[in-house]
Amino acid sequence: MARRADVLDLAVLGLLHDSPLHGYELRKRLATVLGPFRVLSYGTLYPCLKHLSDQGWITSAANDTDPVGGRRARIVYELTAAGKEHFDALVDESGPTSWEDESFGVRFAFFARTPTEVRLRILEGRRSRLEERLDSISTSVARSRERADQYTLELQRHGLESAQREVRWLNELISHERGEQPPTA
Amino acid sequence: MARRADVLDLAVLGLLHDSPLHGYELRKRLATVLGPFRVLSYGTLYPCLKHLSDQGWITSAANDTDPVGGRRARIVYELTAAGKEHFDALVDESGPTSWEDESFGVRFAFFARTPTEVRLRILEGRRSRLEERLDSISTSVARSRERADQYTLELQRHGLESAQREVRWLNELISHERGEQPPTA
DNA sequence: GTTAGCATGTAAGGAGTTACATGATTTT
DNA sequence: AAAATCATGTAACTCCTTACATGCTAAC
Repeated sequence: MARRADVLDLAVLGLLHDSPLHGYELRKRLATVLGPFRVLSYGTLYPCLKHLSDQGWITSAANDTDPVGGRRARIVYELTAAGKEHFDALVDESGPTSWEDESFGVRFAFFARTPTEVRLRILEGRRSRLEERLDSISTSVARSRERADQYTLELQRHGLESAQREVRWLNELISHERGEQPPTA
Repeated sequence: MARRADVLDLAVLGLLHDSPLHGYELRKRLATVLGPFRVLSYGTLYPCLKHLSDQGWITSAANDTDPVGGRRARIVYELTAAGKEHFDALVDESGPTSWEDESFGVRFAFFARTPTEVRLRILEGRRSRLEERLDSISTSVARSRERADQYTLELQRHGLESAQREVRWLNELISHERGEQPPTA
């Protein structure tokens, strides 16, 4: 229980690892990590920061010594030693949740601070996940050939191609991680 | 209020448009329409069917005349006249929600029953949406060039490329809809 | 004999959104 | 003068998942 969004925790702790930040700026940077799609609302961000504070992973300090221009005083959040430990523990995990759509991007964004074996496990897990998807698309194409119209087929074709492209991308990354420098690197 | 998942309603009504189905089979076919990722749980599907029934858009009938093999009697859902009207009304809409990630695939899956002008509006809306995304990625790349490591840059590069590919795909589809047969069609 | 597939549902809870509340400053 | 950006937060609500409850048949 009390699982919350581990992915979001990871993203926030990871960003604060570089430098202390206030909520508003944090949200903008989260867009880079979570993908420019899923832009987080404050209704998610602030409760999350409160949670991280309660766990002792970050500290919050009202920065009223520097109210720039006359703007509202910002609350700056900073990673604690316990927070760094927790971040390292999260980064070391490579369970099945690491390679799902929602978390893979975040895990990848912090690869620079992830051990090589963990990186490889995540990349390979992601690749298997996509291969399962390729299988299930092929099966469903075969099953529904008569029923499906041109648009449905086109959608499936496009989905298949996108997944295949991502597999090729992962293959290159995996070769690269193993030190087998591919010609395109 | 009472918005519920309009997208899910559309998907279910659209599938029942072809033929009456029972819940279990419906769920499998939804995987084709919603994408093989997001496989719906029964905890979402059955309440949704109940909702559609309450609105008078579908009827449910216990099919105990045909308990195949001795299997549990299936409950077969069928579209009503009101349901067909509601489906047509949903399909005629081309608001900003049509081209978001969660709904675009479903809207596209029913393009065969969508008027040409609506199809074009949705495809063009989707394209603008992706172009906004391309802009926001470029901006964030520019802003974070120094801060970002190789992995973050690689993630952004891959995101950019995927979005560009989808734009090209949309361009082809739009030309095709306009009757300007592209050489690759 | 046990796993997988067929088949329908409910209850509790988690994750996140939207709308609200508030107000200053900078750009158009 | 209006709109956008900066800045923090809460309350209500929605959508969806997980786990539970039940039981039969076919394949391995």
